[in-house]
Formats: sequence, structure tokens, C-alpha cells
Amino acid sequence: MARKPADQSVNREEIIAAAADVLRYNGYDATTMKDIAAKVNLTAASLYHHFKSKDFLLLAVLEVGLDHAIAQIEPIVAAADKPAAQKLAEMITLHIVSVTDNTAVGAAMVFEIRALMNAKLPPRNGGQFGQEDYDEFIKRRDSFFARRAYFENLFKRTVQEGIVNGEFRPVDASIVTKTMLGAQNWVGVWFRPNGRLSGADIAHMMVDTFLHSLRVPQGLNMA
Amino acid sequence: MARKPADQSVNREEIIAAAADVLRYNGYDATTMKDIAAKVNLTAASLYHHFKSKDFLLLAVLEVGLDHAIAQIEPIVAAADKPAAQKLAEMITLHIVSVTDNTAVGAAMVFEIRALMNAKLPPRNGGQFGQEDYDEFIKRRDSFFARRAYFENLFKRTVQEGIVNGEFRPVDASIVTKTMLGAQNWVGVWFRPNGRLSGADIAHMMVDTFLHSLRVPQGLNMA
Amino acid sequence: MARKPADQSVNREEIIAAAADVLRYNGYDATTMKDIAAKVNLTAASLYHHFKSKDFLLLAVLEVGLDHAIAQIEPIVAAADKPAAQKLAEMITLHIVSVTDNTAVGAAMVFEIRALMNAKLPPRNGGQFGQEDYDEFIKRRDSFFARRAYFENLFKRTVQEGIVNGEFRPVDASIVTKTMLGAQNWVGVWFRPNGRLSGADIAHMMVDTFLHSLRVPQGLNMA
Amino acid sequence: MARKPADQSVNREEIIAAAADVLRYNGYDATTMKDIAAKVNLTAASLYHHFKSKDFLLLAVLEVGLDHAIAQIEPIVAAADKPAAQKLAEMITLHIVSVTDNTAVGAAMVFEIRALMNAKLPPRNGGQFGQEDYDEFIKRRDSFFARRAYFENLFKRTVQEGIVNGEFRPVDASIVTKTMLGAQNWVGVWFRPNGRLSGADIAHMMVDTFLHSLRVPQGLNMA
DNA sequence: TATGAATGAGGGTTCATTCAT
DNA sequence: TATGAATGAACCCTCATTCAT
Repeated sequence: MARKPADQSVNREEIIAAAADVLRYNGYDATTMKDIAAKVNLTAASLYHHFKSKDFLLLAVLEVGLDHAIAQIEPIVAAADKPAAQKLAEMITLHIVSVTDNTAVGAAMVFEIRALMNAKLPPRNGGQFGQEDYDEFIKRRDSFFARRAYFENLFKRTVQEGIVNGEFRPVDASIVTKTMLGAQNWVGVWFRPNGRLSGADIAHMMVDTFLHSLRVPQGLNMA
Repeated sequence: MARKPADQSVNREEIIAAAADVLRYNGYDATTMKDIAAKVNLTAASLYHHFKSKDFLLLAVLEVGLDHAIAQIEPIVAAADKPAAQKLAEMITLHIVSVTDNTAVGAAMVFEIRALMNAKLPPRNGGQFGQEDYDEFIKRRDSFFARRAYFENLFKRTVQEGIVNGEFRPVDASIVTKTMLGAQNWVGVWFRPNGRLSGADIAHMMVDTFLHSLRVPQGLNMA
Repeated sequence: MARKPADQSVNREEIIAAAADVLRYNGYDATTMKDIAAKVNLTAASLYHHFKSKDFLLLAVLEVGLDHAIAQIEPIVAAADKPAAQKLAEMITLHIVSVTDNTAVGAAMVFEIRALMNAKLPPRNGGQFGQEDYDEFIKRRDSFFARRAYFENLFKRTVQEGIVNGEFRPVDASIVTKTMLGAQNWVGVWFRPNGRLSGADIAHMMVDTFLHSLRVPQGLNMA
Repeated sequence: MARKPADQSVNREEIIAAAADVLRYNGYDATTMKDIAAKVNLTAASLYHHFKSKDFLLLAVLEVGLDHAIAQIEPIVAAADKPAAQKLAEMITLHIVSVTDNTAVGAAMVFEIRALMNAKLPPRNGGQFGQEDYDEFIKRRDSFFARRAYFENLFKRTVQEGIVNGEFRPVDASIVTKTMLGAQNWVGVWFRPNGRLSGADIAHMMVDTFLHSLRVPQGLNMA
């Protein structure tokens, strides 16, 4: 007994996408390997050809989501000759849209960090899950957290840039960043695809909210 | 042979507090009845004398947390003769401090809503868990969600009040509310008790951020 | 759903006895928790109330078997005023009979040592199987091996005693001991309860074989 | 895309040797097809081009081991004009050295018989594993056990020969044989390649032990 | 021949829950 | 009230085996 019915062979990316979907809605613990497998027409056992364990699969999902998010934001931060306000507007927009449209990003941002932290390896008893696997996991997990901090830092730097520029009021850039990201990530919690507003609509309003808060009132400069 | 050594018998409140603690850090699925019981020096079986099921216990925690949050906020909203800006400042402050200081509130706000939504009762019908229990659960759960919407609405109404007043710019009160609450709830995700800033400090900055965003610039009125 | 039909509650000793039985015939890997549970009218899950894991259960079986074996042999070795030959005769007899009659002893002597050595802890992923459990296991396992060496040493000392006495020929006591124990333990491999010979019969012949080999021929002393 | 890099194609013998190695140290159940395959740089799937199943592979290992053992012993037994004592000495020596030096013999003698007895073929009938395969397995397995009995009998016959000769005391040849073989096989359990004694050393001592036990004391004949 | 992908059948283990005491 | 013992259901994971390539 083996083989798939007939359709194409499934690859890593498809599994990650499927897992991100399920994970986002059910959470790590409530998601079973069977749930994920079903989404790609496989059995749970088959997933183990592609990922060493459920933890590694979670890790892969989060990595993909975070990479996507960073890839979107990074070039904007790097742009020269662009006001911080405009950068921030674009960053917020791209991030919110990522959260609403890309399940992996949503998962990476919102819910499953705790599961990753709590992951109690080494997971397997007597199997082929050895010390190297454990080490790899820890390494990648730490790397994920570092990159996550880096992601947050992209926002913080832009806020600081604006303050130095004189575009923004002098605020605690760290807390303001957490405030913005909190609001943005939280979108992943309440957003409903078929609701009144699209991701772009929401982004537009949040940009307005935060830029209004940060910008130095232009009129007052004259006074 | 049984019963507890000598120290006081455990009551509902203690269990709820213990559960809130564990729940907040580990999440619903990762928390076992044994974990919770251990916190109050009981066995898992004993918890069933106080709560009909794990789901009911979760519900109780969330109800307590939400009640607490509402109790704090409600009187502020009700106050007459107080500018919306001031009301909002007080509301934000109280809520953030609740999230950072009260585990039940933290749990109710941040993480465990999904678990409540996914709760699939009753696990089995062979036992003493009957239709009435099921009905009660559904009723209380729905009531919880309604109250949660009510809680959110308290913020939204205040924003609207400010807009009508002329204190605040005309914004989409709904999205602004979600933005604020997202940022506030997210504090529960990243806050560390012994960090650089206290809950009050954080609250102070967030109040500044959001009021700056909402307020109609006074100076410009003159221009 | 719970409780046992009606009959008595099962205790550790019964489970160990049942496990020893199954283990001895099927070997560790081929024995499932379900097999063992079935022998005592329990489900596999119930075994976990009594033993932390399959490995711990194996350990318990081996400890009981070895303790039994040592308890039988030790007093004989300690006896003063008894010729080494007689001691050895009694020791061999008791040990062989233990092997044939007591499944735990049989298991401890013959087959499951390798399983114990290969036990790949920590076994459980995310469960309540923590570092302490791991440490306890390692400690008890090492202790088991030490006691096993001690058991072997009881035979070796007796052989040496006989050599010093002049009762026995000067031989390599270590290898002779291993020879004897190998032969004796091997009985557990081929012995069939309803065969031609009882454990006592076999013991009698082995005693004859080894004493003949060890004893200094009395007649020759005269020559 | 597949096939092995460039080095020679793997053949049955190599696989059997590799399997014997792994089997001897880990036991049948704890050995996976992947383990064996890895030893010869193949994948588990590839093993099925050489052996119909894991059971057949085990059988092959045991057959090879037993054949080797018999091939060594048989000519000695057949020799005319050689005292039984000398025959036995040579037989014991060759067998012990086989056990210590040849993993297949070690496996065949010591550990894996039980696995062979418990083999429950065929696992599933949906595949290409048909009735013929089943019959072949049973036939070869029975043949193996018969040859194993024959092997034991070679020793027993020599003992009997010595008794008839007058070289040996009248003993229960069957039990004495089992005693000797038990001791010899047990060497496979405790022998460590880099220990104090070589296989030949051990053999020397065991020969001494058993011949001393069996031989009619020469000096006493005179008395 | 060789292999990657897939799977059915378990196996060990956890856990919410029940019930007799 | 409290608990120890018990269990059904489910979960993660492994493994021998198959088959298309």
C-alpha cells in the first residue's frame, strides 16, 4: 500500500502554505498533523518525508512568513531621499496587507510564537531524532527570534529617522513601534476576508492614525 | 483516605486565579487540568467539583477577566462633564495596567478567545455532561462575546463622543478603536514584569500617541 | 468513561509479574504496553498510573528479578563453615530454579539487558517527562548494572574461595564464572516447563558438571 | 535520477554482512531497514530488490551464520581416529571464535532466534507478497531450526562418542551439550573485542573447563 | 538497480473525564 | 470535598512496504 492516487506530488511550499492556513485559524496545539495533511491530500505519515517533526513544520511556516514580511519592508527602509513619513506609510500598508492576505505572515506575526518558545524538544522517543536535529532546531529558532527583532527594528529605525529629520515629534521610538506593530498584528486577529473593509482600507486608516500622531504639526512651525 | 491536609479548602476564585496564570503563559491547549490543579494543591479530579469541565473553567476565567476590565472602564465612560480626551486617557491607562497586572484580564484579552470559539462540547454524552450543560455553556459563551463587543464599544463610543464634541478629528471610530485596543492588548504579548517600563509608563506613552492622533490641533483653530 | 468492571484494583506487583511474563517470551521491543495491560485486565493508558513509561516498567521488572536472584544467593555466599563446593552447588541450584520458575528472574538474566542499555531517553515529547525522570532512570539503570556485576561477583568470589581453600583447581575465576552463568542463564532460553526435566533436574546435572570440573581430584592428593 | 554514485553495485553478501552487524548489536525489532541500508549506502527501498522482506533478510543472515558454524564444526566431527576429547576441544574453540569474530554467527547463535519464531508473515496480502513467498519462508525457517538442532547434535554426538569410548564419564549428553553451548553462546553476550582476552583465550579456558569435567580421571584408573 | 514519495498499521503516550471510596 | 485508579480518544511519530520513475 502506498503511492498517491494520481495527481502531482506535493512539495514543501504547498505543505507550508496549508499548514499556515490551518495554524492561523486553529493554533499550534489544536492543529493536528492530520489536519494539515488533509489540506494537501496526504496522510499525516507522509508529512514526515518533508518535515522532521511538527515543530520543524511550525518553524518552517514561521520562517517563510517572517521572510516574506521582511522582504516587503526592507527595501522601503533602505530607500534614500524618501521622507520617513512616506516610508512608514508604505511599511504599514505592506505589512497589514501581508497579514490579511498571507496566512503564513499572519501566523508568524500573531499567534504561534508562544508555541515555538514552548516547543519541548527533543521530541522523539527512540526515533531518528538525534542531537543534531535538536541543535538545528534551537539554532533556527533562535535565528527566527533574532530576525523577528530585526523586523521590529526596521520600524523603529524609521521612526527614529523621522525624529532626527524633524519630521516626527520626539517620542519613545521603541514603545511607539510596539504600539504600531501591536495594532497591525492585531488585525490578524479580527480581520475577516469578506468584511466591510479590505486590508488596504484598514492600512489606509492606520497610516492616517499613526502619521497624525507622529508628525510635527506643519502650521505650528510658522508660528 | 483523601482530602487536603489541613490548610483551607480551595474555592472557585483561587482556582480561577491559578488557571488564569497558567493559561496566560501556556495557552489553553498546552495547559492541563493537572497543571492548574497543582497550582492550588489539588488533583485534577478535584477540579471537577468546582467546574464542570475544562471549557467551563476557561469560560470562568475569561468572564472574570472581562468583568474586571469592564468594571474599570464603565464608570469612566459614564462620567458626565469630562472631555472625551480625558476619558480616553483614563480608559487606556486602566486597561493597559489591567493587562499587565491581572493575569485573568490578560488571558481574556489576548490569547484564549480562539480556544473558546473552538470549544467543542460536550466531549462525550455518556457521562453526567448533559444537554443542559451544553446549553448553559453556549449561552454563557455567547454572552461573553457580547460583553466583549460591549467592552470594545465603550471605547468606540468615547471616540465618537469626542468627534461629535469637536475634540477629535473625524475618523472611522471603529477602526481607530480596533487600532487602540490592538496596541493595548498586544502589550500583554510583549510586556515583561521586570522590564524597563512599568504598565503605567507604557500607558502614559500610548495615551500620548493616540490623543495626539485624535485631537484637533488647537493652535490651528486660531490660524 | 472510566473504572474497572468490578474486580480488584491492580497493583504494581501484579503488573510487574505480568510484564515479566510477556517480556520473557516476546522481548522488549515486540511487547506492547497493550499486551502487558491485557494480562492484568487494564488498558495501556492505565499502566501509566503505575509506571512513568515503558522503560521504567522494564526497569522495574529487571530490578525485581535481580533482587530476587540476589536475595537467594547472597546468604549462601555469606555462610561460614561451608565448603565452597557446597556453596556453589546450592547457588547454582537456586539460580537455575529461579530462572526456570520466576519469569522476572528469567527476563532479568537473559534477554532484556540490551533493551535497557539501548533505552533512548528522554522518551516523551512535551509530556510530564522531565529532567528528573531522566536522571532517575539513568541512576536506577546504572544501579541495576552495578548490582548485576555484584551478582556475578558472588559466584566469582565463591570460586576464588574454593581455589584458596584448595578445594578447587586454580582456574581463571572470572572466565569460569562467566562460563557457569552463561550455561545457567541459557537455560532460560531453551527450558520448556513441561519438558522431560524439571529445573531441579537440570540444576543437579549442571552442578555435577561444574563441580567435577573445578574440584581437585581427591585421590590424586594421596598419590 | 537515482542509482548509486559509481562504486560497485551492492550484492546480497554485503547486505547480509551489514545486517548481521546491526542485528547483533540492536536486535531485530530495534533494527530498521533504513539502518541496514545505510550501512551499505542504500535506501531502505532498495533493499527490497535483494530481499523480499525484513523477515527474509533476517532469515538469510541466520542461515549464513549457521552455515558458517556448521561448516566449521562438521569436518571435525567426521574425523576418524581422533579422540572425542580432542574433537570437542577443537569444536569448542572454533565455535567460540566464530561467535566472537563473525557477526552473522553471533546473531544466529545468540539473539535473533526468537524474532524468527515470532515472525508473522505476510504482513499484508495486497502487495506482491503472495502465498508462495509465505510457503517459502515457512519452509526455510523450519529448515533453519532443523539445522540448528543438527548443529547442537554435532556436539551431543561427540559427547556420546566419548562416553562410549570410555574417554568421558557417563553423563546426560543432552544437558551437558546444552550446558556447553549455553556457555559458548553466552560469550556473544559479554565478549568485548578489545577486552583482556581474545576469543581464542576464552576458548582455551572453556575447553579446559569442560574437558576436566567430562574426562575420566586418568590417575584414578591406576589406583 | 535504485530511489523518493507515499501510506496503513500500529506503538507509546497524554489527557480530560468518570466513579468508587 | 478530595482523590486514586481507570479509560476512550486522540496525537505524534515510526516503520516496513509499495510503486512510478
